[in-house]
Amino acid sequence: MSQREWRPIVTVDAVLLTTDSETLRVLLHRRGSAPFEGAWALPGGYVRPEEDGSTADAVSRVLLQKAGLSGVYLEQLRTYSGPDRDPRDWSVSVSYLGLVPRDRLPEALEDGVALFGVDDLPPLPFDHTDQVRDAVARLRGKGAYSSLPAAFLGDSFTLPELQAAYEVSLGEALDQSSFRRKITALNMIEETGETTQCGSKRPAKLYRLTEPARTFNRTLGAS
Amino acid sequence: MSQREWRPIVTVDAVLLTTDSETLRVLLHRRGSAPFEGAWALPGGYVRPEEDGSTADAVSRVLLQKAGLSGVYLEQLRTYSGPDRDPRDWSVSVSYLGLVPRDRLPEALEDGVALFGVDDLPPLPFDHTDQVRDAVARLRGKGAYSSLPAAFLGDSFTLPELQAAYEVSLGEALDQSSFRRKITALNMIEETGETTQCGSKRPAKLYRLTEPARTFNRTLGAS
DNA sequence: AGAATAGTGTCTCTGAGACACTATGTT
DNA sequence: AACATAGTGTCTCAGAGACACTATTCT
Repeated sequence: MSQREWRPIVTVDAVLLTTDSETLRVLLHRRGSAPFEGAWALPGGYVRPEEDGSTADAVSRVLLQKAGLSGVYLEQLRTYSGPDRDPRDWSVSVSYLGLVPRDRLPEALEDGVALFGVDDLPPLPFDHTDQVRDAVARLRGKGAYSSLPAAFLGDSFTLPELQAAYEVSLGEALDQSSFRRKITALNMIEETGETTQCGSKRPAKLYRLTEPARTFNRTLGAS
Repeated sequence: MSQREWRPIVTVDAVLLTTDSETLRVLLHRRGSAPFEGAWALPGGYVRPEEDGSTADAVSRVLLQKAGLSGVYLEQLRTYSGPDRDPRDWSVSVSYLGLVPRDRLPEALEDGVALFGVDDLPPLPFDHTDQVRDAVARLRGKGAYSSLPAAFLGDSFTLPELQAAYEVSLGEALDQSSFRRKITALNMIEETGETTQCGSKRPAKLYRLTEPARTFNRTLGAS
């Protein structure tokens, strides 16, 4: 039971999701080095013990380096492992689910970075296709009983925007009246006092979350 | 972005829960080697790339070696990491939640292996106290909308037994009538055709799960 | 005025909790 | 017969879906 010489590779990957309020999209980048150089893949990289305080730190660092992002909502998804998932060696990859508002990403993404619809992915290396599938499943499942989908929005948002975020997350349309009843009953949001006064039509009240992220008991939508 | 020389330690840990139909109990063992030799801790150990096909394989191997168990229900909980959680080196530990019927464990546990109530733990090394807390939280949460608690029972069981498993898992009493309505409405179980004919009192029908493990939509209990 | 979007009122139905009741075995 | 455990019937109430309605801005 002594320490083994042969330690696995340890990496992190990020399934960073965003939405155009129609479809779920995932951020991919073109790999700049072997293995799979030039292929589209999830942003990821080695855990660096000398500079990372945790795998969460590692994934934040990777997102900053590869997509120029910081302050993104991140939660650990699960860990993938095995002798064959990475051609270099037996490896472990800790996967994170990230949610980010579309407008937090640059309008024109850098070269080698792009958004793909989660149902319209190119072939991905490693087990990245599984990771995207699992991330979407987590969002679909947890979205129904938490404020997770609000992470697709900025600090303040209208109720129609919040509903759209839930609809994309859950993959189904929600009734407007039921949605508002539910959200207000949960005390999940509070008015900022301001309203939209954008282009046209009736202005909407702006809200913010009362707590950064929450889980509740009863469901919201779900078949 | 080249491969680093310094790779973290990779281990697995198992939070193996069982129940005496009153309280949740977790299996601990006395560590036989450094660090923390002699302390009570979760069963765990190094991932061995030369023999394990995945971290799931590693945790199965560890449970077999340290507690003589096989065929246990296991699901990945989450991964813990950092420079300080293990005094030997920067480390990653993939934690698994296991559920096992009490009678699958030997009546008298081996020396150095014992069950502790999850609310009555000795001080544990590493982040094992966190792992137990997170495992119990997972069971409490997921128990309400899945057949997870049935993993505390054998292949066939009575409805009162199933209800007790749910009550221990959720940490609250459930109404008998509502419980049965719910379970039957979900088509989660089917009659085996047999009944208990044990010591005394009215015999109960025996059931088995229609599917090994399931998740459903509506809740069951939960405040 | 009409279009478009924001927001509300109300009916119905399902499902969960409470709890009293019946059923079937043992001693 | 008494008791203990297994299992059922029924009332009520809260919450979700459906959907028609009102409100406020713009052109």
